[in-house]
Amino acid sequence: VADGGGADSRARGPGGRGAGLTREAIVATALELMDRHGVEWLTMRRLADHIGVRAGALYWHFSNKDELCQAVVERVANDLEWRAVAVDAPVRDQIEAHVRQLRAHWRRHPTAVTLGRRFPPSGAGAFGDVGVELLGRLGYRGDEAKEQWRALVWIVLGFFFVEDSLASSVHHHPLEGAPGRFEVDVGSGPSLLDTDALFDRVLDLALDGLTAGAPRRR
Amino acid sequence: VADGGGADSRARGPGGRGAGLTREAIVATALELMDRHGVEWLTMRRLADHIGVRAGALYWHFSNKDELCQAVVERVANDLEWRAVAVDAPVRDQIEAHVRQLRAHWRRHPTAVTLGRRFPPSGAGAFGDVGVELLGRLGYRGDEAKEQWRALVWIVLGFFFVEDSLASSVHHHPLEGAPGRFEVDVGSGPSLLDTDALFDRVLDLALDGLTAGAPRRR
DNA sequence: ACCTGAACACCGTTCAAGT
DNA sequence: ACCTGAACACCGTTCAAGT
Repeated sequence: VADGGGADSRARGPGGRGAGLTREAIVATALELMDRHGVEWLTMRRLADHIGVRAGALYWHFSNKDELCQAVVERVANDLEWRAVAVDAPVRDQIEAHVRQLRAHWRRHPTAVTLGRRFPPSGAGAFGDVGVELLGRLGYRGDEAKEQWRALVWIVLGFFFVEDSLASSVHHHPLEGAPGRFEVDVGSGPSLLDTDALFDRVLDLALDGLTAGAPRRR
Repeated sequence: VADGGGADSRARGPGGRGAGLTREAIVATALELMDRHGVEWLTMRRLADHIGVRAGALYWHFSNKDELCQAVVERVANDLEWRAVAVDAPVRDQIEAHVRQLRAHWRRHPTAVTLGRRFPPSGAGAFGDVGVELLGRLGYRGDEAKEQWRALVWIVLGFFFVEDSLASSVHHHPLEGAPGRFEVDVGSGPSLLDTDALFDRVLDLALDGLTAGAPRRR
């Protein structure tokens, strides 16, 4: 999309065209900076600084900051890829594996979780279809499968939100070098919290509930 | 706490003491305004305006906005009261009733949910003790009961967070006169979302999981 | 002790003016 | 078409100065 050769596409001096700014480049930088420093840290001026441009320039590509944030979420959502799980495995394990891939993906981009609260990605699309289909194999049919899938998604999404809130919480301090581990100081002295173990527990609870409540098993 | 008679304790003219401002009064007004207009709407200047004072005055009572917000959350958390549920009812129903009271309370103060993400209330205290005890009657013992209760709380709290995020979401529009109902425009045309029904579903899932996974029944 | 008035650094956003 | 420079209204916060 640059105008000429393959030269460095930034900071080509004041005025006129030539910075070679694109929506994709802006989104990529924004995502990178937010994943590193947190969502609140990023301002339009700081983003512009890191790109080598003035803040006003961003407003030619995005009509406002919200639109930019939405594009960031959309980008991460579109990057979601998942492997189909072994079809011969027990259905419960397949659902579990399916959901775990969702968690793994959002974990790589905590930014998207934070922003996703205000700007939910539009396309749950194909990923959701697989989920609904898996629930169908558990015995749920039609709308019932869709609703149960939605409930499961809310549980998982809710877990992400709670986990995400710990990062900015006053009482929780992340342990360095140990992602998913927090020190909690509340009431009777500091204690430890392992969100990975807790996620296992929550997921088990939900899956136990799904299998227990299923109309029939196959 | 006012200095003299029972006269109106605000806007007593410029300079000096006499506004009769207290931490409690500030917190109360802040909570009321946030519940009405949303958390983001409230600024220190707007809050001061509604009290009849200049923004700087607030900083004598609170060292910054975060401290004020924390006090708001703490206040709502302390207001949480719950009725003990009938002891002769099935344990599952007791747990359900217990959790529902939590939901009802936070629903009255959406502000606390929003703020609670950054400033988790310190005392889950007595309410949590009852929960753990109920899980004990389901067959979980000791630490296992605590961990399972924590998982359940994360599910419920997570639900609140997701629900809360819908209010500020771009794709969801609350239906007037029907709290808990949203119109969702995503993909294939607008659809409806009833969060109360969805909460029932999520809670059922979790409780089914809890009873299914319990070591023994009594 | 408690509050005002005026400032400071910062924010998102706009827009004429440049090339 | 694409970007700069300078402004606007707003924010949280500080602090000397008043009473």
